[in-house]
Amino acid sequence: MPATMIRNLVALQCDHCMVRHRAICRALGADDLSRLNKIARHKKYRAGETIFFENDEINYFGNVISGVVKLGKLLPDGRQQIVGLQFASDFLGRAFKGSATCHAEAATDVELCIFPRKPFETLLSDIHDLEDQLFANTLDELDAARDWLLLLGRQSAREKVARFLLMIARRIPNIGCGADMEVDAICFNLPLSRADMADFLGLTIETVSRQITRLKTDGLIEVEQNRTITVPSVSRLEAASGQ
Amino acid sequence: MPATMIRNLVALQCDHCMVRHRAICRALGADDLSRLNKIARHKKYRAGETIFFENDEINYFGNVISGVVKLGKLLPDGRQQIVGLQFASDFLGRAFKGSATCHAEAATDVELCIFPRKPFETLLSDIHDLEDQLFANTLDELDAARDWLLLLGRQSAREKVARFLLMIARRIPNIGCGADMEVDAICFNLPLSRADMADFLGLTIETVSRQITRLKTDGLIEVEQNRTITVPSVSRLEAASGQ
DNA sequence: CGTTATGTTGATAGCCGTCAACATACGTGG
DNA sequence: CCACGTATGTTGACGGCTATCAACATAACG
Repeated sequence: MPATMIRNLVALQCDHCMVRHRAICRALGADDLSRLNKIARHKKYRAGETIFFENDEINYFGNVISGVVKLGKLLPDGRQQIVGLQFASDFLGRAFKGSATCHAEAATDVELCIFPRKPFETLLSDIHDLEDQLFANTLDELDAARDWLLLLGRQSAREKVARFLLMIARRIPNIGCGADMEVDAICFNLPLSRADMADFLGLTIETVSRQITRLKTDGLIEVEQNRTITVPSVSRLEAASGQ
Repeated sequence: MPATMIRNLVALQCDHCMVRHRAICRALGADDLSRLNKIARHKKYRAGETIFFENDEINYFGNVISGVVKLGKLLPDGRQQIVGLQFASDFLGRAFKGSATCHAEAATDVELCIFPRKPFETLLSDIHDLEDQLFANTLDELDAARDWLLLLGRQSAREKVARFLLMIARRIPNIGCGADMEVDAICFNLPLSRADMADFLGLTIETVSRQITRLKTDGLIEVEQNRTITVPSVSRLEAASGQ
């Protein structure tokens, strides 16, 4: 088979990828994409499965194809804080370091596109645009972490929950809610349990639950079956989020 | 003057720099260092001066030569959170983005070594090691931010203050405290006011003050003139810091 | 020496955590 | 299909930690 045919075939595989134009692969031309594709394979995790532990030696990088991954940290006495959420097209892994600085767990069923460390690092040093892309990604993650510092340090439980819902709404596929919705409305399925939300927001399960019912009684959200959230007016919820 | 003489002169200047072997410049050989030096100049700020505001267009990168810089974020109603502290040898600036994602203020008198954006970005794309260094730096900042998420979300006021003091002790030049000190002891000058500590720890001034007096009465620290801290036993303070 | 900034201490209140009971959803095996 | 046990979520009563408000002490500064 001639090289161009192989290349087309590979390109086709990645063309079908849901996150092709949002993940780091978007930095790559057809040839480089083919090189990346050769070392990639898919891996699935069920909701609740651990992907890696803190201080684990990590020999893989990966893109999230679907689902949500929780990144967390633990105190010696068991207190936990989720320090990052990775959605479809987000990158998983840490360059320049063989071990994980936090643990990762599948919040929902998750599909990853993973690359072994060594060959991926070769690609990184060969393809300057790829490293740029990853660097830019890391800066965005840093910005997001700092936004969350402001949230954890200075906002109330109600504001925390409101901002969390808005963040999820931006990152999760919107689902239809009937033709009578206002333009400012949005509807989605929560990918996290109340316990995960609590660990992300620095609150307890009970407080998260209470704030959700309060937002509900205030008419800022509607809730079906615990996990389906409708926000009739995004701007009103934003006003309640303190920023 | 022959080129080699100029190069030696420039190398000499950087050789005298206090942070030469810790800042990003450590990635550079003599020739590249000379290129960086040509675009560098020093700039001083007095304690309390603003270096830049959030959303400002930033046309400079820089290294901290001496002093401490606070990076902060504001809510519309004025609540503030410090999201990062930059010490000697730390890098200031954000690649791939012309505007600041937080504001910066001199916590103490500060001396910066600054580089105009355009020529620095040229160096970045020319010198691969320099970009690697900056990337590695950013990953470390992300790790630090995530550590702080755990602190803000899940630790008590006492633990927060203890961990803050330990972090400062690691990053600030240790000062002598007499020959009778235990090996586990350390002594330093606090670079931040109680108000800054509060904004960094997500607490109020009063709570910070109370926790300091509590650590003092518990014998975990000694305080002179508000800003000079002696930690007789680092390991005991670590035990109080919850990790 | 007065004025302002910085820090400490006390009294009180409120938000959120803790403990407990209950409700609902989910999954498995009879 | 139902019974049962487990996981998840809600609600209530109560307490503690930290914020708020206030007064005072000390340091910094012109």
